Amino acid sequence: MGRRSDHSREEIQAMAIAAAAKLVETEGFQSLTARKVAKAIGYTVGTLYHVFRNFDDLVIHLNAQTIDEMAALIQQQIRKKRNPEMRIRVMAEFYVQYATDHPDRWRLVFEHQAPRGLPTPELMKERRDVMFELVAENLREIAPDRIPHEVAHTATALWSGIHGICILALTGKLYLGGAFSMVKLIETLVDSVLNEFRHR
Amino acid sequence: MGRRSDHSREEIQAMAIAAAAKLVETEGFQSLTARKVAKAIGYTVGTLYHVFRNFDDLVIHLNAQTIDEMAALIQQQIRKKRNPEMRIRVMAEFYVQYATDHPDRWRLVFEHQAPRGLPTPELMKERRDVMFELVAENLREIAPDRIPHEVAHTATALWSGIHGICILALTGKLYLGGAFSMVKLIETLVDSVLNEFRHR
DNA sequence: CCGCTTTATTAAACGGCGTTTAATTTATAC
DNA sequence: GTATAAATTAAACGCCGTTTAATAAAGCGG
Repeated sequence: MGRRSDHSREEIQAMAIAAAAKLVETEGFQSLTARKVAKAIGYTVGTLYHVFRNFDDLVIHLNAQTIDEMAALIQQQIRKKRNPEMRIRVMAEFYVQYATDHPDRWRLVFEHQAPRGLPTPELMKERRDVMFELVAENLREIAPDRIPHEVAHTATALWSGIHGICILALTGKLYLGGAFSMVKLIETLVDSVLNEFRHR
Repeated sequence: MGRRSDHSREEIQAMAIAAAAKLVETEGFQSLTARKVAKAIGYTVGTLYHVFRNFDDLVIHLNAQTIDEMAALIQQQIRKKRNPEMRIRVMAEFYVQYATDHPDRWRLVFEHQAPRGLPTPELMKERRDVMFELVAENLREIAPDRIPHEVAHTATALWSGIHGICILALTGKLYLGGAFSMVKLIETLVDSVLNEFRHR
C-alpha cells in the first residue's frame, strides 16, 4: 500500500480510459463500473478517485476520446475528396460506419447524462460541435453566398437527421416495415436536404 | 402481514405505472427506482415483484403507456386536418411538443435497454412502429402510385430524422452555432424530404 | 364454524454499485 | 535520518435490483 509511483497520474488516467474503452466494447456500456476499471489496471477504486473527480468524469474522458477517434477517422476520409457534396456524403457514410463498428462506445457518448445541475465540461462542449462544424464548412463551399445562419441551420438539421437514423438503427428501434439498409436511408436524407439547400 | 386484497393485481400494476410516471417527470428517469415506486403506492418492493417480472418489465409498461399517450395526442391533432402533407407537418410539430413537455418520459422510451439477450416484448414491438406507420399512410396519400417499399423507406428516413433533432435538442447536445428553434429545424427536414419524395 | 390450502405481503438478506474515510506505506525534502 | 507530503488500500456507507423465508389473510371443503 502507499505510494508506488509505478505510474504517473497521467499514465493511470490513460490506462483507466483505455481499460474503460475495452470494457465498454466487450461487455456493453451498461456494465461499465469503476471497480471493473480499477481491477483491469491493477489498482483499486480509491486510486481511480484520486485521478478522476468521480465516475462521470471518467466516462466524460472516455467519450471525449471516442469523439476524437471518430472525428479523426472521418477527417482522414474526406481529405481525399475535393467535392464538398461528396465530402458530406462520405462523412455520413463513415459516421454510420463508426457507430456500427463501436455501437456501445458511440451510444455512451450520447446516452451518458452529466450529473444533474453540473454544467457540461468544456472538454465536451468543444467536441460536441465538431461534426456540425465540418458539415457547415462544406455547405458553405457548396453555396458561398448563403448567410452563415442559414448554413448553420441546414447543417444542424441534416446532421441531427443522420444521427437519428443512426441511433434508432443501433438501438433496434428502427421501423422495419421495408427492411432497408442504413446506407440507403442516409443517402435519402442527405440528398433531400442538399437538394433543398441548393434549390432555394 | 400477508394478503390484504386492498387492490387487485391489475390495480397495483396501474398504480405502480402511474407512480413511476410521476417519479420520472419530477425527479428524472435516472432516479427511478423500484423502492421509490413501491413506497409511493404504499407497498414494498416484494409486491412489485409479485406483479412485474422485474424492474425492466415495469419500465416497459411505463414506456408503452408513454407511447400510447403520445400517439393519442398526435392522432387527435391530425384528425382535424385533411391535407396529408399538413398532417405530417402537424405530426412532427406535436411529436416535438410532447417530447419537450415530457422530456424524461420520452427519453426513457428511447434510452431504456431491455436486458441483454432478452427479446423485445410484443408489447413494445407493436408500439414502436406506430409513428412510422402514420407517416407512411400519409405519404401514400400524397403519392398513391409509389411502390410500398419506397413509401416505407421515405417514412423511415423522415421520421428518424425528426427523432434525431428531438433527441439532440433534449439532451443538450444540439449544435448551437446559430441558435435556432427546434420548430424551424423540423420544418426544414420535413420540407426537404417531402419535396424530394414528390419530385422524383 | 373450523381447519387446510393457497396467496399476498413483508422484512431481511445478497451481492454489487458509486463514493468517502481512515489508515498505511512509500517517496521526497531538509 | 527523520519529518512531511503523497499515493494507495481496505473498509465502510447508503443505495440499487433481486431473492428468500416467514407470516398473515383469504378462500374453501366439511
